[in-house]
Amino acid sequence: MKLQGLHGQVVDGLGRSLAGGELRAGEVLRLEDVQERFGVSRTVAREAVRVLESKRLVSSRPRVGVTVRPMSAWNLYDPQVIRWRLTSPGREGQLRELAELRAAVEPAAAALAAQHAGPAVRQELMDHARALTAAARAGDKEGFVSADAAFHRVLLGASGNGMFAQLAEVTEELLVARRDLLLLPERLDNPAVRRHLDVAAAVAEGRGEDAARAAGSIVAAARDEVESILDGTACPLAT
Amino acid sequence: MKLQGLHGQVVDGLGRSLAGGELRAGEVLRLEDVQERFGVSRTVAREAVRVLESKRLVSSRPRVGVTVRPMSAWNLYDPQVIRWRLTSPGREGQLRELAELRAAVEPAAAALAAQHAGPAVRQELMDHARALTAAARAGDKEGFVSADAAFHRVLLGASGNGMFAQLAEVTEELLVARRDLLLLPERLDNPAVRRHLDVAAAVAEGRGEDAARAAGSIVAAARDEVESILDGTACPLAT
DNA sequence: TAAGGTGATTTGATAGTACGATTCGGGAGA
DNA sequence: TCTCCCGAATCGTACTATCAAATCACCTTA
Repeated sequence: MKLQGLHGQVVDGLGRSLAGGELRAGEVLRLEDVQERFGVSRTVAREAVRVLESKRLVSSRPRVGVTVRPMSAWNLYDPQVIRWRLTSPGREGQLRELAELRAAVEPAAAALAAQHAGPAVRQELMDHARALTAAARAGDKEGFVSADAAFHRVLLGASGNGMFAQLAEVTEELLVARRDLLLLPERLDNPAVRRHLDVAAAVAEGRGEDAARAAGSIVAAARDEVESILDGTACPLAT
Repeated sequence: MKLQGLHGQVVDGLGRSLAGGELRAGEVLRLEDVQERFGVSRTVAREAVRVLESKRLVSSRPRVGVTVRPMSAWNLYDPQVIRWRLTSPGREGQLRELAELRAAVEPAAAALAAQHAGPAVRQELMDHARALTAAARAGDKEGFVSADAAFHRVLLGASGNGMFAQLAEVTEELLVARRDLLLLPERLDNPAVRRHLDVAAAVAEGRGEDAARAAGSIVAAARDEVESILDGTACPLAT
């Protein structure tokens, strides 16, 4: 990610410290501290604080300084915040939450897609599903991940719900995190993969209920996989 | 909502213009335009643009100015963005999307709450459900809405998922919007209300599946109600 | 001891200036 | 006539200096 401008670097640096717990809730820091820590002018420090304030990570008040807000107040859906949490000690919790969110949303998105998707989108969905299964059979990890990401991006976008569609970005980060975490199983070809074809077919034929059910089994499996890894129970994708 | 600072007013003013479609995607405006439009200094205008940029509503580049990004790029989960969309011509679309999101998430939250909720929370949930049904029977609209909001806030918070919990804020706005939209039906006492007791009971007894099912029927009804109103089909809460 | 005021500290806001990057247009060469 | 390169205009970027406003802590006073 290309950090634009000097203030972007300050935002990123502070954001990481916040997400990493280095700066805990309730702590206050003066604008001057920010200036010194990053070697920037007051203007840049102020802009950085403004941005962090808009993400609800901090609140700035005269005479008291910049106080860190509790994590429950943060804009947890902000992609940048998600990224910070994903590269911090709280990484596991963020992964679990994302997996749960995805498990909740994607079945609904699939059902909506079955209602609203146009012919081109239905075709595209089917193509991605086929590419996915082909990559799985061939053991092509790179192609697998990209086809998986593309499939879910199209599916979420086809829901006609902008908020659903926007989850594609974080879903992709979940997928790459999963890849990095377990280096992908040797056997890519598992039941969950074939479900993608079921989803594509159900969407193509307008069967919303079936699309939701098939999508549900995919994301539930992914969620359970993430949870089992985080619990150290190992044996991902066993079922 | 208390707009803090001069720059906050500029952010809000620009945000409304953007959400309202007054400034369309691709349009560019110079920093100087912002200064003149709101009668503020360069610094304030810059801070406002920075905040809008962090919400992904605009992107600022040298030599070209501040360009409006397409709505699909915006941080649609930012509470402020939601509020702007909720007070703009696109209001109906935002309401529909929120209702769909809620319908997807709350069953999952209920299931998680059944697993994780402590005794105090289970009691609190039951209390709110009882207050809700009492208010419904008494025809107390104010008490009804506040009990409803409190119930869903506790439920989402009890899921142990911070991202779910954060949807409580927007859910409440959905509830008040619904109230304003149809002035609440005369008969508050309907099947969906009684389901709240089912949810509370299922959570209290750790029956995740049942909790999800009961919560699902509540939010599905609410979603269909919103959709029927927006389609002009009238007759809300009929079923 | 309690209430009120006053001062010091920190953010809020503005003005002015220098710098850098990017785009547009003109001119030279093929 | 077309292409490529270079310069200039333009706009955002960044810094400094300065004043205003708000708030908390301390001190005075009843």
